[in-house]
Amino acid sequence: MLDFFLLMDFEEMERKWQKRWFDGKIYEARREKGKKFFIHFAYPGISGYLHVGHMRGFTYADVIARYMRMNGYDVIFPAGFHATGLPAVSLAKKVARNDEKMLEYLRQNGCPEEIIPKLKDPEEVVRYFSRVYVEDYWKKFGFLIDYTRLMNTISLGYKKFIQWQFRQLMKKELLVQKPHYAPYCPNCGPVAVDKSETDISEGGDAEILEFTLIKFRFDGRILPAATLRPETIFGVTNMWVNDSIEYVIARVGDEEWIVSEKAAEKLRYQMEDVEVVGRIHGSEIVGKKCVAPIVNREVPIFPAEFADPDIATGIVMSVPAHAPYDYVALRDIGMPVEPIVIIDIKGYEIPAKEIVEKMGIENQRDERLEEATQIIYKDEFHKGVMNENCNGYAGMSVNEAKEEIKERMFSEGIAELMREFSRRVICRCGEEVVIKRVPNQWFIKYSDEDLTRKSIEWVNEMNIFPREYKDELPKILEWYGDRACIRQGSWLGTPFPFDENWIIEPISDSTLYPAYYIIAKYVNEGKIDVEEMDDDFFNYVFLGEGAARREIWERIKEEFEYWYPVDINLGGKEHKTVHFPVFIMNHVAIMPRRHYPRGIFAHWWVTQKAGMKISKSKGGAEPIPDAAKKYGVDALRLYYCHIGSPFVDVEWDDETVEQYKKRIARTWNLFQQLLSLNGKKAEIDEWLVSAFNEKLKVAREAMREFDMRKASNALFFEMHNIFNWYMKRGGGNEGVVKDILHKWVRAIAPFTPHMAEEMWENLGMKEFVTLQNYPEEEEIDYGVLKAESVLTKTMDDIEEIRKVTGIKASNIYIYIAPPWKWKILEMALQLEEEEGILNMKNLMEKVKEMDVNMKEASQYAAKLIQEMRKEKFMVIDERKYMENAKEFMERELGAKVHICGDDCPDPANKRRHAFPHRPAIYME
RNA sequence: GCGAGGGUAGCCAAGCCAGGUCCAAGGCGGCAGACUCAAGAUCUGCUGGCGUAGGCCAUCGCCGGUUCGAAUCCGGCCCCUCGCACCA
Repeated sequence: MLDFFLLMDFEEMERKWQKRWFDGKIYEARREKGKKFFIHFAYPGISGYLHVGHMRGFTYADVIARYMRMNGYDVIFPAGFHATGLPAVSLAKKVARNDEKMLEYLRQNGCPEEIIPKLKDPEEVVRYFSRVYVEDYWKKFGFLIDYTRLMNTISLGYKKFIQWQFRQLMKKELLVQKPHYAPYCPNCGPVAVDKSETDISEGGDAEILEFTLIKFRFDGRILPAATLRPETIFGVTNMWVNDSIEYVIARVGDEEWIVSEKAAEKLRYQMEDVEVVGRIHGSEIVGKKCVAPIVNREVPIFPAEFADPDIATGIVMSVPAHAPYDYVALRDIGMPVEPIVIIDIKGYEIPAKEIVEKMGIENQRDERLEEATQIIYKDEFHKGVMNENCNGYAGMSVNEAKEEIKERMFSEGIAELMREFSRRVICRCGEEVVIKRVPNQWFIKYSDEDLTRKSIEWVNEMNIFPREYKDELPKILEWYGDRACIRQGSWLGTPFPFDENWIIEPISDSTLYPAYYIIAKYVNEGKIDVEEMDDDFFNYVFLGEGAARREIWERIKEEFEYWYPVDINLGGKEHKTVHFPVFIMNHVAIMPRRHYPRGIFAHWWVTQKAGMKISKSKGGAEPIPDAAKKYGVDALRLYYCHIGSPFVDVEWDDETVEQYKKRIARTWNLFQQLLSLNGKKAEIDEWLVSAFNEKLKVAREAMREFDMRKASNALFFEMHNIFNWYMKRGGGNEGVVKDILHKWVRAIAPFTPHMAEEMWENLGMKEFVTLQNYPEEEEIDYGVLKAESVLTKTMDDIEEIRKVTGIKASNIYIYIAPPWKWKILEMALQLEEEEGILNMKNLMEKVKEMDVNMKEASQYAAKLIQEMRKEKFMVIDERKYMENAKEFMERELGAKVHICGDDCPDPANKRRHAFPHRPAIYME
């Protein structure tokens, strides 16, 4: 075991300091300094236990909050819980039906047996996990979150707030109604189709495709051919109907359509007025003819097995020149018609034919047809041009023609739109999910031009990390369309104020919420009655409209004015295209300009290999409190800060985290070692002071952009080397070291606060280091830093020579550059600084005035000018510095060292090579 | 498709925006040594090639360009990853 773990029980240390911080309530946001900083993270959804990956972002927020607190800001760092929507409900449902996996999961994560039955109730789920997040995660990690402001999105006060927000949106005409097409289970109602498959048992990755149903005329009825490529109507040669199934005749408006039975079902959900009036077998249709619109061509109807009754209408038009399926199916029945080519594209004559032959596809059951279709579709869409067979569209690119033809067909009534999943989606109840038309769906009008423009302009004023995201955001805001903001079903959330049967969906109820943290404190403390929080209240507090009905309103408003706007909203990269844009837009839409958010910080994830989720086999899957126990909180905090840029995904790896645990131990040991020094003043002290301040400067500059990686690297890793070198050089000045430790401990406090507090106490300090001012760097003597680096470089060179030659030297001569070389350097530096130009001409003009060997001097000057382009030169007393370090060098090199001007022997004629910052060396 | 990010030595990973101090930080792994009965941990040194004087050569996905000078800037190409809306 490491000394550290024998001497220090870090778990005990964490508990000790956390208790003191929390007892001292130092986390509470107070208005004292006149300068404020508002940071929060995108609150987590209540979806169960979190894993070590989630702690990355939370840790960043705490480090930044602590850093800003030490830099003279009143910091408000609130947090809450996103309880709205499905996750909590879904968890409760699983518990209710005694889902084995769920029970197992709860037990493994340490859920007490007596709690489990209670979790059948979604509200209990919210209550329980809120507590877990606070007690087992945030407090365990020492986060100085303002715990007096905790809130969740299903509390009464919050709901009032959201209703106010929606009335504001309505007032500003940003709520609009229009038809919407959404996933729907005939048994369970609206469901969410997403990859986590909360509501569904299959098909979470399904996309909604938009098929164009082109109406072919057939015996006074309609054969609606479903296609994703309406532009290929010009190349239609025949129809495909499955002759082994029965179709239905459906009355649609005043038309009669022939579609598969299933299609009729689906269409009923998407269109008004659809009714099955008869049946017709596929074999009764096959062999007849129908008429294609647009081209007004009569085409035969052939049988095809791939005409799947489960996909769209079950009726397919055939474009054999451009659709591999069609080509192969025709070939299977002996090519009764010839393909018509309608798209010109480089590298192909008849695209479908060629790819099918190239891939050696044998018949219409070949699975590779899907791949062939993809290839042709992509190529044609991007590179294809409509040819002379396309009346009126010739010369147009395929992607343009597609849109125009589609629009024309819809407007002329010869086509309809049908939405269909790209794959089967099955509800938890076992029923197949369909797409249902919601005729009067409410949307938030994010497409609003004025709102979009103002939001984009505002982004320009914001501090956004990473920088790349700042450039990306305007494009996202531009792209962001209207969002369906309410839905029906059994989920948690706020009733829509204009129709209380609907619930506001989870993205839309989490946009202005940082503002509510200000109010949450007063609600939590019972200082305001939720009932009195009506529109007048919110208008007064947030918008400054109207008057306060009670004195407490004034206090709340005052506080809101002090803390708002948000300085940093921190969240994972998953928020880049959804949450952050609406966070900005809702503030712009509703709040006065001075309350628009000032900054966003988007961090990337902790993953397993290749972006996989954290898994048991690869580590990181243990409950967070177990990980905290295993590695120590400060080690984990340092790990998150230092493992990589915040803007790349990092792979969790037990062994790597273990290294950070060791790093904490080493840092602690080093501190103890430094603390025990009781030496006297020495030459190297000056170097230590400058080297320390230089790294401190690096850290402070990095933190200006919240670059925690760079800062922690300087403070923990580079600083470690500096202290080690100082001691190796014989340094041990108690006064200087103590002074520096006072600064260093403060500097590392935001990152590893528990260890820092312990160190601070060891230094004999009484107050919390957490509440101290962050140290500022003092003057840095670059000459000393340079001199020391010349020394180490010289020693490296000696080592190198020794290695190459194999000489075991007993005498080492170090020749410092002679005074005239330093004089010329001084002149060169002066020219550079005063005239901004340094070249042979102006330098030699000055050199001429000197009494030196002109040939030697000009050679030297030429080389000097060259070298000065690469390295920073300065005039320093190298000889004196080396003399002072002579004993050290002798000890290290195990040989007698002679520091020479022109006063020692020079048998190998090395002295002439001596250069500033690069003494000549001779060994014997 | 739309949008974004990335390819650096045996592996992980900094550096790139602000070109020179990059023969590329740090870590892991490997080798050697110290300590130890031993193992582990810890500490020290080495870890692209060549080299009997601090040097030379090679390397930052590939090709080209700009520059006195390119991992870094510009252009083209190849490959990988991620997000894309009712999911938080």
